[in-house]
Amino acid sequence: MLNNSKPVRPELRERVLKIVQETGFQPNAIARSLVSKETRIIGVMVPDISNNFYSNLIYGIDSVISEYDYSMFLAISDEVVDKELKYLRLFKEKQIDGVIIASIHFLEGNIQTLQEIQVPLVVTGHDLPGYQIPTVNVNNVQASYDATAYLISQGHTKIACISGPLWDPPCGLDRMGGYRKAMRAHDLPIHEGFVVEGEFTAKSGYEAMRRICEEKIRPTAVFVATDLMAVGVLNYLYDHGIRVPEDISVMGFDNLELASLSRPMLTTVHNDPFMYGKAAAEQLLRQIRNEPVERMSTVPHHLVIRQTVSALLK
Amino acid sequence: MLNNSKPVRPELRERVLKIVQETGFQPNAIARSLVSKETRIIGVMVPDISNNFYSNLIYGIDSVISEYDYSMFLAISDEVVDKELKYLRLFKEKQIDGVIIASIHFLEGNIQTLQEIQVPLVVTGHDLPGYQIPTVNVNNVQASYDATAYLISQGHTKIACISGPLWDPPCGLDRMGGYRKAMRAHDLPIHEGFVVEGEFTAKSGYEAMRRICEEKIRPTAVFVATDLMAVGVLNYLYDHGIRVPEDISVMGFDNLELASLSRPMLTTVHNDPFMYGKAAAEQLLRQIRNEPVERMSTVPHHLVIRQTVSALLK
DNA sequence: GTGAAAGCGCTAACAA
DNA sequence: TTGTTAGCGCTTTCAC
Repeated sequence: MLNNSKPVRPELRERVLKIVQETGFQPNAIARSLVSKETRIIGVMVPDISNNFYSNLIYGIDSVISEYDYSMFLAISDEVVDKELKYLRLFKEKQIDGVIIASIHFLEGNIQTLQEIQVPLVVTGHDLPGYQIPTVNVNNVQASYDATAYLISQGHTKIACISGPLWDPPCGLDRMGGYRKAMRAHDLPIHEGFVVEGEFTAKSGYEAMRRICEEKIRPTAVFVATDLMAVGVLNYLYDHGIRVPEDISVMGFDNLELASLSRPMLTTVHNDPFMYGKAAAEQLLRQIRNEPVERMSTVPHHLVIRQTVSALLK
Repeated sequence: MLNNSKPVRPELRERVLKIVQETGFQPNAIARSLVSKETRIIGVMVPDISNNFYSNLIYGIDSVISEYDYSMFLAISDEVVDKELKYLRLFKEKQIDGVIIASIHFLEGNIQTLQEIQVPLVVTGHDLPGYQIPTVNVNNVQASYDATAYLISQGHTKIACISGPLWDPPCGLDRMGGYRKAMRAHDLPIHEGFVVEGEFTAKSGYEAMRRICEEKIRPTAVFVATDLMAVGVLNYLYDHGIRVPEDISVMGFDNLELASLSRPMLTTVHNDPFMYGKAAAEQLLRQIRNEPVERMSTVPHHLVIRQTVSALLK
C-alpha cells in the first residue's frame, strides 16, 4: 500500500500514514532488494580519484543516474590489477544493477571476467575491439592526429611527443599512434629521442621534458598526451627559462580545468570527462532497461586554441 | 561452512568447494546483510566532487575503509539542501553501516536530521559546537591567524582577505575570523574594501581580486581562503601585469596539488584532505566497533612557504 | 559433524 | 478492498 500498488480506502491510508509518522518507520531497502532483485545502485570503478579527469567522469555519471533514482557505489582500483578483480567480484556480490569501468588493465584475465560478469556493463576510456562490451570513448588516434596536424599547420616540423603509459592503450598507444600517423602523413621524420613514454602525473611530464631537452637538437613543439603531464612540461620550461610559446609550443590533451588555469593558458584537445560520464551512464541505463545500445559510442573532440602554441615563422 | 563457522570433515569440504567452482556460485551480499544487519558499506556525502579537495578527501576515506573490507557509497549533494536531506534518508534506507559528511549546510533541519539518524556518523570540515556529533577538522581560525601573522612578520601591513562563502562557516567565517584576529592582535587597521567574500571557484577569486584592485589604495599582500581562489587571484594579477611576489604577495589555503603546479608556486597553508579523510574514516570505524571516539579531532596544519610571498623592504 | 528449520523485512500472489 | 501467506538467499540455532 505504501508503494501505491493497490487502491486503498482513504480512511485506512490516513491511519497507516499516521503510524508511519509516529513510529518513524523507514523502509529497509535491503529487504526490498532481496525480493525485487534490483538495488538501484550502479558500481563505478576508477583508477585514481585524485585525478580531476576521473572525478569529473564520476560527476557526469552521477548527474544522470541520480535523475533516475540510482545511486553510486564507488571503487578505487589504484591501477592495481588485483583490486580491479576484487571489485568486479564485489559488484557482483552486492547485486549491483550495472557497472561502469573507467580504465582497466587490458589483460586477458580482466577482459574475461568482464565478459562473464552477468551485469549490464559499460567501459569508458578503452576501445575493446572484438569484444561484445559496450564502450564510450573519444577517437584517441584521430584526436591526436588532429592535434599534431595543427602543430604542423603552424609550421612546426621538429615535434616531440610525450605519450601516456603503454599499459593504458588509449592514452599510450593510441595517442602516440595518432602523433606518428600525422607525422608520417606529412612526410615528417620522427626523431626517436623525441618520443617518450610518460605516466599519469605532472611530475612525469616534467621528467619527460627534461629528457627531451637533453637531446642534441631541440623540438619547436611538443604534443603531450595528457594535460596533467602538459602542466609538468610547462613548469619544466618555466623553471629553465625556456619561453612558451616563443621558444617552444606545447599542445595538451584533455582540457582539464587546469588547462585554463595555467599561465600561459594551455592549448589542448577538448575531451570532456563529464560528457563521457553522462554518455556512459546513459548507455548503461539503456542496457538495464533492455533497450538497444551502441557497441562503441564515440564522443566528439575538438581543439581548444589558447596560448601555448605559436606559428613558426621561417 | 563456507564462512568457516564450523569445523567440517575434509572430504565434505572438498566436495562442496568443487561444486562451488563448477556452478560458479557467488554469495549474495544482500541476503547476507538482511540477516547479519551489516552491509559493510560506508556512505560518503560531498558537495562537489570535481573539486580536488573533496576528491582527495574521498581518496583518504577509501584508503582506510578498503583496508577493513568496507566499501563506499558516494552521494554528491551539489551544495543543494534538498539533496543533502534526500541522501541522508537514502543512507538510512540502504542500511549503510556509517556515514561521513563533508560539508553540509549549517541549518537547523539538517543538524537535527544528523542527530536523529541512528547511524555512526562523522562530519568533516565543520565544527559542530554544542552537538554530540564527532567532527574532524583543522582549526581554521588558528590556521588563518598563522597565515596572516606570517604575512605581517614579513613586513606587510596593508593586507587584503578573500574569504570563502559565508554559508560555509569553516571557510567563510572562521578563515576570515582568523585574519581579523591577527590584524587586531598586531594593531593593524582593516580597510573594509580589502575584505571580500568569495565562492569556491578560481573564477570567484579572479573577480574578488579585481574588486580589491579597484580600491583607491592597493594592498601589498592578500590572504585567500582557498587555493582554488588563490589561483584565480594569481591569474588576475598575471593577466594585468602585476608581478607576484614583487608587487603583491599571495597566501593561499589548502595546499592543493594545484598550489605546487602554479608558477610562481603558491605559498599556502597545508590542509591535507587526504589526511582528513583518513582521520574521519578511522573515527567512524571506531564508532562502528563501539570504541571510544573523540568528539572533535583537530588535524594539524602548517605553512608551506613557496614563492608567492616576499618580505616587504621599507 | 551434519542436516533441517526458523526467520531477517520486504513484495507479490492469493483468499476472503 | 483487505488480510494472509509464501518465499527472496542467507545465517543461526537446534536437534540428530
